[in-house]
Amino acid sequence: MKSRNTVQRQLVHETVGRLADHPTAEEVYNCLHEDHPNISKGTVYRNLGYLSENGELRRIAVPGSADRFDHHTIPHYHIQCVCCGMFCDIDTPYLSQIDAKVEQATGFSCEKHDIVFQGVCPACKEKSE
Amino acid sequence: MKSRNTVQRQLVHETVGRLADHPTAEEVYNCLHEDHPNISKGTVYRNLGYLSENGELRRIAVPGSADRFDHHTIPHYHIQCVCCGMFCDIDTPYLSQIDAKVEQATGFSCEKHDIVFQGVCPACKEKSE
DNA sequence: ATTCATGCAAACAATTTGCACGATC
DNA sequence: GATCGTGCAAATTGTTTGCATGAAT
Repeated sequence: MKSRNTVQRQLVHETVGRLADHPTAEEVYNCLHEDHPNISKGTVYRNLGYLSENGELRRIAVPGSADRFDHHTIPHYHIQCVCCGMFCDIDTPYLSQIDAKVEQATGFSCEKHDIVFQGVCPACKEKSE
Repeated sequence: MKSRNTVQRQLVHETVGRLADHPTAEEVYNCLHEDHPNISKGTVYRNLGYLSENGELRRIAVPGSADRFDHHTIPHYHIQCVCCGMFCDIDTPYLSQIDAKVEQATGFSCEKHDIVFQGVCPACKEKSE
């Protein structure tokens, strides 16, 4: 369990922070590839996985499309526009009590949950009229 | 927008009902393929898609694995065991009020949401001790 | 020196699509 | 008989993996 401090790992971490707005693995790779043309896609995936496992990033599973990564690790929810794909944070309190309710109802243990709401963003609502 | 009442479409619908426990497209195909060896996988996918769009089935996007389909269309949540993959319904009230809160917070319109909790099932908890 | 991580390409899983043929309206 | 759906195979997308080489400890 000795983890190494490689240049690539730092770059991946940094890039998710720099891109700020929940990039996909692909987006991280593309951005990184500009300045560091010989970084490999496998390495980007491996490091995104590693960093998420270790709580340095948060993996967001998006229904119907590629996972996204968030450098903001405090629990919060997201919403995505079903028309244009716009993806953003929601400024709403995290429902920490529902994990406990779920544990009671199921007998599972459950420490966290994620919600990606699907809706129509203001811009797309306007367009459709 | 004229939709046709094909044998295959009915079979797909029926099979999701018969398999009851949230089958994946693959599972629906396998089951269906036994009695109807010349149904195609593309058709299964197309019909699962069609039926979900039209509210006759519910598509459940499962983080990290294939989508599942539920013939039980009343909103409810699901939980999956991160060890063994066991997937089941949760008997907990649906939080219908949070869509409204999200609409307020974001300006999006949002009529529904889905949650797949991730946890450790009782059997796996025991095994790990 | 050891061992863990990288780069590359190939493998993979889930799903979608193009197209000629067949079924339904 | 018009058109929508099917079967099949090939294409796509997102992601993982095997392996020889290279870097960090």
